[in-house]
Amino acid sequence: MAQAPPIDKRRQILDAAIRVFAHQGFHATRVSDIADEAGVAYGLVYHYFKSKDEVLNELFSQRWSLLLTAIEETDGSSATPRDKLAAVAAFIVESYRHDPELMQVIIVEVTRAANSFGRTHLPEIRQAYELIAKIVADGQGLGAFRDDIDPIFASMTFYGAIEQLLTGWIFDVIPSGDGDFERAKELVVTTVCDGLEPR
Amino acid sequence: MAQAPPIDKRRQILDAAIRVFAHQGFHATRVSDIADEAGVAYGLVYHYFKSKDEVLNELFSQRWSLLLTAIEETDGSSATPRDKLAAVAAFIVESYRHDPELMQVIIVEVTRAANSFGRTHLPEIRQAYELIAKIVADGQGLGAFRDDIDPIFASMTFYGAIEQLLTGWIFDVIPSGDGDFERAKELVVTTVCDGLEPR
DNA sequence: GAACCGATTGACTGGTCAGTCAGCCAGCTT
DNA sequence: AAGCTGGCTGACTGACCAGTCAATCGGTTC
Repeated sequence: MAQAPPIDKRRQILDAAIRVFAHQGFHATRVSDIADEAGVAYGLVYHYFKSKDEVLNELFSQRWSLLLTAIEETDGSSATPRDKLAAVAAFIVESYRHDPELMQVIIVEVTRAANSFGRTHLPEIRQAYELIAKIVADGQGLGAFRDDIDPIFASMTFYGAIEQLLTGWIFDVIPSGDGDFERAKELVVTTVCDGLEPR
Repeated sequence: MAQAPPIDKRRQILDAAIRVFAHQGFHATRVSDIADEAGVAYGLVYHYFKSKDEVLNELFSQRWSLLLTAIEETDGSSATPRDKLAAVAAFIVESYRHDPELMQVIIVEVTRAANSFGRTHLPEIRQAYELIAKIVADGQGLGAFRDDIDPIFASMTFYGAIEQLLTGWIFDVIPSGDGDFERAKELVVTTVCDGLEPR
């Protein structure tokens, strides 16, 4: 009775949605596209999800909470402030390297779409900014960063720099070879941190 | 006969579109919203523009070409590389301060929407990245910036940082008092440039 | 084997809007 | 005053698509 079905159709639909959203964008994909891609009947999407929006909601929330947890854990570690920022940058870049389509959907359709869809998720997105700001603030307290910079402003520039790099990869504006990912991590930390540190 | 009409309806429509797009977002605004806001008949929008898209196109292209020109002129000046970047940051921030609604539309609906609408304008957007990259590359040639950083990567982080600050203002994530604009300009240049410069 | 139940199907509906078009009217020309 | 021109009007249409729902299927229980 409570036996799990051989194939998790719900998961199947989510995975199909990632692919379709990544290729066509959220607005341009019809629910039937998701169903077709998942090899599933149209109505089944509505059996598992309340609406098309809820599919994207789920994709975002699952992944974003991983990010928030990762930042919190990093912050709780005993690393230097600079290394903490490096860890955050690395986590985001690795997320993209590991699953570019999902990250593309999250960034393009939610994070960078605060006007339409992302508005619902502003609180969660803002939480990330604030966690990063906390790392900066602590770093200032330790004298590792200059204290004449508002932590939330520093956080925004830091996050914005990373997101722009991902966006560049997504839209093929900058090269995305394997070495490029490593260099990108260094770059963000190097530029932003060296600028943040007292001279 | 060729006498200019007392009120430029075309301009009136564009201005109304800025307001409506800024408040509701491009997708959520109906063409009738634009017409109503402009105090003009529905059909007149189609007298002056081929489509709803073309209204946004026009808003973007007009403004973006100003930005490209500004960057080019700055690059042609005799300022130091650092001051050139500062001038670019200042121009963008001032554009926002001067006309926040228009900049909001351009950033939210085009620049940050490379998936849907922005895709058409990727070449123009990329041009900005490349012009900034040129400033960085020249700076490296002069020994003003480290040369172990790919100019296009540096350009992306620089631009991304600025855009993220504007986004923060747009969505009220960070304070936008008068002093905040000035501090933001400094911040971007300070962090990014101090990180770029050789130690 | 009959009753039951959740998973699955896909045709259909209702509402929304971008874009069209047939015609109106103010002002100008002759 | 008759005719013309082009800015201007807004009701209408055609396409599209999210979401509904009645029906079917396959497996389990008694």
